[in-house]
Amino acid sequence: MSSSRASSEIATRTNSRTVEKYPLSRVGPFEFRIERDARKGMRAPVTIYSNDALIAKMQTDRTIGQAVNVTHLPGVQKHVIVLPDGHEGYGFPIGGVAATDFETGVISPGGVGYDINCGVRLIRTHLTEKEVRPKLKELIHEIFRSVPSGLGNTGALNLSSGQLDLVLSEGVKWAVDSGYGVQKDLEFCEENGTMKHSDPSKVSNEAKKRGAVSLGTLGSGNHFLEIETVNNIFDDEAAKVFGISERNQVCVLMHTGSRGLGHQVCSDYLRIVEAAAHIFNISLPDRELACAPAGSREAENYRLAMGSALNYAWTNRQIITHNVRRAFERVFGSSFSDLEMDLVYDVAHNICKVEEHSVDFDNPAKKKKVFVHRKGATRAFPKGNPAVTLQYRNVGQPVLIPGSMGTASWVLLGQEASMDRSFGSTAHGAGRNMSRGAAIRTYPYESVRQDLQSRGIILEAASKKGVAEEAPGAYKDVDAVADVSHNVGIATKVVRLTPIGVVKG
DNA sequence: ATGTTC
Repeated sequence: MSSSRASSEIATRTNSRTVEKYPLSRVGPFEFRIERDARKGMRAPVTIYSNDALIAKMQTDRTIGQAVNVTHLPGVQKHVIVLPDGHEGYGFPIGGVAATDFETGVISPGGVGYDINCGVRLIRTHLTEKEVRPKLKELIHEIFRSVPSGLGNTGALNLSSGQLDLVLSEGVKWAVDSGYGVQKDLEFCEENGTMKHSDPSKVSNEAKKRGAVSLGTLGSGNHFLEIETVNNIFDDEAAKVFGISERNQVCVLMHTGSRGLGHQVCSDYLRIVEAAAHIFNISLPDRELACAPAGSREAENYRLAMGSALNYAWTNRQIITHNVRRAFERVFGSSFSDLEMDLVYDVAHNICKVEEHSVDFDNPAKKKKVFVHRKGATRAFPKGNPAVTLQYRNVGQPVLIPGSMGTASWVLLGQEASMDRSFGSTAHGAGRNMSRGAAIRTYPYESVRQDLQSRGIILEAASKKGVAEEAPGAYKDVDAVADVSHNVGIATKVVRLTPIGVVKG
């Protein structure tokens, strides 16, 4: 295989307004690298998995510059990774992975982001598109009514502080014990829906206040709930294990996170970590990378509060699942178990976890404990991994990649290559290619609605502005993102889904 | 992403 090392200088803006140039090499058909330059403070190289079109887009903003900045973190391991959907974020790029040493590294709230455990859940049904079409409008309306959506929404549940603390420590287990689901739902969530390393007492009262009234709500921005049909199956065996057996089978896909609670946890701990920065004496090129050393009180408290926000987000998706199942029951007149509305999987996209990984390019067998920061990245563990639920252990972990509103979404399959090449991770979505403001100017609400309608997609939305901001044209091509993951071999194609109904915040 | 500017 020819892996030309043709080097090109790319310009990337940094926070300091100077234009930095990074020597970018192509090291494979879908792999690029910026070698470590210790004189500039880099402690590791950057690896970018991308095709030519997607990396060209990354070069027009701060994505790659931010990834280079992340290589300055103390204890950063092996390489900082940018996935094909990479774009600018707070300090760290979104669509990125960074692993830091468990003992000598740092933990950074910006490496997880504001929407802690923003993630995706896929539910299957035994219904086909033909059966759902006649009732689609009613179904979408029924879901829209029973799952509050939009900015600042409340009203699904109103928790006492005791109940909220149980949500924050037990996650989905609390929901199932409280009647919002069935026992086997737990088996199809990452971490079984409960991050044990959590402590509600490390979550501020302000965050709890926001969380108590928002559980079971969808939110806004790129969060959505869609009725999908199976458009194509690429891996019959894996699809079958995931409960997907035929084209036009109907599924439900939801994309939401920890709402105002997670946002507040991130804000609180960014402030705490920044205020303590002088104590840690860590020099970084961007204050948004604010971090605390492993084992410090600040890092430990953040991890425990983040764990609570993870539990909140998983529970949020469980409560929404309960209400979606109820909506289906009302519309189709049979129980959700008769409709076979089983959870396919629930996976986090914004998370920091302790995992064991190979950290040496030359010695893949040697592993050590690291803090894996996945920010806009999906875990993609292969078959045989003990973290993969028993039901899927012989095939591998389902990877859920939502597209933008009205476009395809993907189910991929975690592969062994991800462990060596991307700390067991792959891409998480389409990624914006246009600012919200530009999207509003380019795609008025009415044109987006009509475009969806002409393609047979029913839409109900809390906000017209939100629909314009999330217009399909404002996003990158999710099929290209899935292609890169597949071709690199870190997670391979199983099922392509296309929407027939959309509920938007 | 977000009680969309503490």
